[in-house]
Amino acid sequence: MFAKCSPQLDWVFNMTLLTLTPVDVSACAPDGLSAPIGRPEAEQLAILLKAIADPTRIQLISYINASKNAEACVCNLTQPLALSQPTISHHLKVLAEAGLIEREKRGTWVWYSLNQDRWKQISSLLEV
Amino acid sequence: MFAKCSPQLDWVFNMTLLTLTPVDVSACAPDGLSAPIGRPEAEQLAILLKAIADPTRIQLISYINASKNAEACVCNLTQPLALSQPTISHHLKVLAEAGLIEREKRGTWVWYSLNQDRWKQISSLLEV
DNA sequence: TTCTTTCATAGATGCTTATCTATGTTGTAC
DNA sequence: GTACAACATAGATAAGCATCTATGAAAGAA
Repeated sequence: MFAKCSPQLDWVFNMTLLTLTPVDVSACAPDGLSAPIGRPEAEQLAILLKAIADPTRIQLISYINASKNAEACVCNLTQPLALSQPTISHHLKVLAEAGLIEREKRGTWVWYSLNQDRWKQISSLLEV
Repeated sequence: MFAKCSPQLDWVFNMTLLTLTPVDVSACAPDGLSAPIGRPEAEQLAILLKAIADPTRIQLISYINASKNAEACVCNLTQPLALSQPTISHHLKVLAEAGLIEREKRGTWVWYSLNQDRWKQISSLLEV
């Protein structure tokens, strides 16, 4: 997980992908202790995970990915989730600011799609 | 991600690991649409992710894993995180209730360690 | 132009949660 | 037995957040 001394290149690599400061490997104690994550890195990671850790946003992601061409506009998401349009827009904004979905305006509609690369980063980030 | 029709056995498998109801694959539309995740499943997944999506808990996990034998007692975690003992206990309880860490009382001390299997589940759950 | 539709933003509200102090519980030593 | 140490629990408080209604901005149609 987060910080491992022996096979810990994964951690540094993952942090780099998320543009976080790499763990200081030199801080590893000689008796096998590894370097724990610092507060700024933990806060950045928490912001990212908080964006996903909401049932409505999880459903939004699922609905977008389940839609044709893996994209959906706000009007397509309001009805199945039974929430107001501003609430849906709010959640989509949170996901977009975390880099998890992408926004593209085509005429009157705004289409949202998943950022696959970002998801791969998160998946690898949580690997043990 | 969450629900894919074609190679979607992964999702059902992951959901099963987390003891969530499998996605109803028969609901997949014939034109390529896949079945989006339902509200109960999304809420269960959100509860799990919320347990991780906190900077203090991320640091706790990191510190536990970085400790000798990958275990730590509360008294070892209070000082480096600069938080009160009840606050640390509170966060450890949240992590334990989510199945992310395990608790073992040995004498006066209580030792916490990571549940590696649980972490593997989460990692595979977020795979694209 | 004016009207309609789609989406975003502003502000308010109620619920959740992270933190603290104070206290209780359990185990060890004397 | 008492005293002390480690940890959990209870209750209070303040900050955060998910949701709503109301409104604004932008694009297309008539």
